[in-house]
Amino acid sequence: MRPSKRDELVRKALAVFYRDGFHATGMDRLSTETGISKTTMFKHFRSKDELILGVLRLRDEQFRNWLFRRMAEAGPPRAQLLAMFDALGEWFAAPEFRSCMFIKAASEFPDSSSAIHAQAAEHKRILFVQLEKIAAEAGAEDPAALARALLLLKEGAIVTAHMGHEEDPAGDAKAVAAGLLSRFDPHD
Amino acid sequence: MRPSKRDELVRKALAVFYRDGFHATGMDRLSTETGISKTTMFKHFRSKDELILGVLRLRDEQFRNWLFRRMAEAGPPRAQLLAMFDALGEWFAAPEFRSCMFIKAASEFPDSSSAIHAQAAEHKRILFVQLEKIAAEAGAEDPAALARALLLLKEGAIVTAHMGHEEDPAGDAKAVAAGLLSRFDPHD
DNA sequence: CCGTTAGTGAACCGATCTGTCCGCCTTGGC
DNA sequence: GCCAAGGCGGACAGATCGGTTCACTAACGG
Repeated sequence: MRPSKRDELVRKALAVFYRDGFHATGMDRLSTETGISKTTMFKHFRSKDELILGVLRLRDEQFRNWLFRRMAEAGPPRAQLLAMFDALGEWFAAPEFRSCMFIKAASEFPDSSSAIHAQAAEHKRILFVQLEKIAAEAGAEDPAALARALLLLKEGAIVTAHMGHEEDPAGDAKAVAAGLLSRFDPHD
Repeated sequence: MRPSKRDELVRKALAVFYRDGFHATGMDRLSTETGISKTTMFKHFRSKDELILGVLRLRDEQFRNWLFRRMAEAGPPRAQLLAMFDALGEWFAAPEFRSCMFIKAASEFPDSSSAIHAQAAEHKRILFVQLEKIAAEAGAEDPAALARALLLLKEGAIVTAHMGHEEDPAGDAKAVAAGLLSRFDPHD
């Protein structure tokens, strides 16, 4: 069965890359840790870079599904926007949390002409589009500006949570976000 | 002389690590790019990790000097806080801008028990302390909370600027910051 | 029963990794 | 003039890097 092994590889590689980093993880170790032979890995992906791209595709899908489902559960658009930070807070509290995979990817492949860097940027762009839509539904005067501000807070909370010392970056970000929302419409 | 070569090494290594990343930069290439022999490098630093720590120490000093000087030039405390984002905006516009060295370090050494990760976190902590002080001078009701919020915006702006698509993350962050400041004291 | 397909394990490739060692050269103080 | 110290190039070590090759097995459809 074709899809099973390939998907299993991507899923397991995602976990290892996320935990240890891209450059720090060699294909040999990836093979032993996933239990999938190197031959098979290179049959499904021509190179390590392509495997990384595959991993990022999966992560993009996973993360967006997770985040927007969490937000949707919150009900009305305004509450959805704030719920993003509650979801982030839960993520940060998980023991395996190690920052955002796309920030890590952009850090390790800093040249913006790199396909990996570009794909990480694309993930952020998609998030923006979906956030902007919700901001518009929430009645924001300038949905794009609001979405940009919320994303700034999200990225800031993620790196702050990863770099340690603060207690509740998600809560801090949520407080600032609440201030932004109260501006254009203090009620409901 | 003793200090010259060592300092020169750290200075040049900083540039290469910042441009290409830590794991992606080997000691051999570092030697050829800096023009300093490997023998000398390993005489001054027992290992690559120690060199990286030395580089981070320099970067911490450089960055704080630069940022707080820029802020001090802005005059009163409130203006200083906003001036941080102007300084960031200039940094982002520089062609060699490649995100924050400490975010990159934390990304590449994600284990928080790593000395490198810890040192990166320490930089952020020092920034917080200095920002909190200025926030208090500015008359903030809760200087710590304001400093945390401003730092969220700063980190968010940095990663957003690095990952690309937005036009003016520093300006966006500044607008949000201005909103925060106008809250506890709308004038001056 | 045969051929294809997916997967395995292990050996192998050349390059690069961090780190060491040695012998030579230069410089400055005595 | 001499000698120690600092720096040098370059070879070397053993491990690991990304990636390939080969011979083999297990499962499947005709």
